[in-house]
Amino acid sequence: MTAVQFYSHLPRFHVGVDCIIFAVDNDRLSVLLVRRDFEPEKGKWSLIGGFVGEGESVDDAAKRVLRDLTGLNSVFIRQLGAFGAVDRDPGARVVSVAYFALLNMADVDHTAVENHGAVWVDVNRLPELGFDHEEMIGQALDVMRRKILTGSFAFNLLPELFTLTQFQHLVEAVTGKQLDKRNFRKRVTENTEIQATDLIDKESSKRGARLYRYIGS
Amino acid sequence: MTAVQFYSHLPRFHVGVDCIIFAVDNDRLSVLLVRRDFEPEKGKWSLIGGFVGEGESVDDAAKRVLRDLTGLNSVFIRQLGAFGAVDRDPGARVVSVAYFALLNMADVDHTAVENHGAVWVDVNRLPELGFDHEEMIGQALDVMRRKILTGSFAFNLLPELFTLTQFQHLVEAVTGKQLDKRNFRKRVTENTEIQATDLIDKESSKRGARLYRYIGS
DNA sequence: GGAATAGGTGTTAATTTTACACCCAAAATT
DNA sequence: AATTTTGGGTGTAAAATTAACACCTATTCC
Repeated sequence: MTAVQFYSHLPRFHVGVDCIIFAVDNDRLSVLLVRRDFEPEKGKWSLIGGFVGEGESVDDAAKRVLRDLTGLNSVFIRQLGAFGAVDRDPGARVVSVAYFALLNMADVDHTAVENHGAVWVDVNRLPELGFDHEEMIGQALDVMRRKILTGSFAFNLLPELFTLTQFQHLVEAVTGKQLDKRNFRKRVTENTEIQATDLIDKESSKRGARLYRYIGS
Repeated sequence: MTAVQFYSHLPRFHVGVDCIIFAVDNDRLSVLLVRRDFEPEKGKWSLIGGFVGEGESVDDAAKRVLRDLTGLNSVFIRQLGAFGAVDRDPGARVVSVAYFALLNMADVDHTAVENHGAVWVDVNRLPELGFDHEEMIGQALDVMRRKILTGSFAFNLLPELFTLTQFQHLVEAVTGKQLDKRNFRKRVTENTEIQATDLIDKESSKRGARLYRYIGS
């Protein structure tokens, strides 16, 4: 009794993946978008997507799409959920699984990104998007806003060594709320997973700012 | 240019839905399971599932499965995520989207449930499960534990009119933690979405307990 | 040497959360 | 009719967390 006969009468669908790729650009949270120069939704902006291959898990498909685009292999990636409206893709019936990925701008292969015609767009200045991609980004932002301060999301977006001001600006960019500097720094320095180094960053200010490192998981 | 040609070369997959159906049974959180008497995974316990139909959204497929099983039309249902490992179903490649549903035991059509061979199982006494269903239930329970007290999940599981003890026992069953009665009641009575009625439940105790109603969304 | 720039630092009040023990109303039992 | 049994109901104080708030510092650039 072969496997296929249990299900062979059932319909089949294309299964896609869409990646909401975040990075921080000049203290602003940006997402990677492409202008589509092919159908469907030609001319509109969209997330970076792809399709699940025959012998490939859905998670692996998302990782592959991400690697092809950024040249990066081990980035933080997390599933957002499945999007399965019948007419969500005007080209055909496609069930898509959305993922969001967090990466450090310094690691990005900008040539690969450009070759794909992708651009970084500030999340507060999103253009009109095709498909249900606005909904996807909205959901991803909700997750980010809830967890950027309490979880460890932020450290995937920050460089290996970061200043507390960089960190605070990131949290402010994501949540859209101003934080008190002293309360923020108190909180951070009480967190044993964030470690002061003896290095000083001289880029950001004349005085120089201490660099910190995240040592958690 | 018809739609199908954009994608026609791509592989297609069966798309399933699996429902983690919760209800409260004797102050315990239970989930509805079936013993599979057909392949694949015959003999093992599993969640209630189904397949997405040709012209049907994934969400609608989950609602249909739920309705067929319980006889209920408008229950609380929420997507948990997509499960897309290549070999998650030994019968064939199936990408499945898991949903969890919360319902009030009083509304359930027990005959329909029995006809499907489904049984209510205490979440703390789960049998061995087929596929990746243990993982699905685990994730659903995580969500429940995080939100049962702060969100409005609980009121989908409780009857229209409930006593504070019922509510407290539900929260305790879900989180596995004992709560202080006075602190719990203080919190509840400060919540303007929970309204005391002038009705008294005489079932639960000799003295009788005041019944409350949730008036939020 | 002075201005400009971002970095760094503590204390107090307000709010929220936790810990904790006894009496009450009705029904059932003797 | 008195007593027991059962879950229902109530308040206060300590502890912990969060929020508000302003000034000096080290370096560079002019």
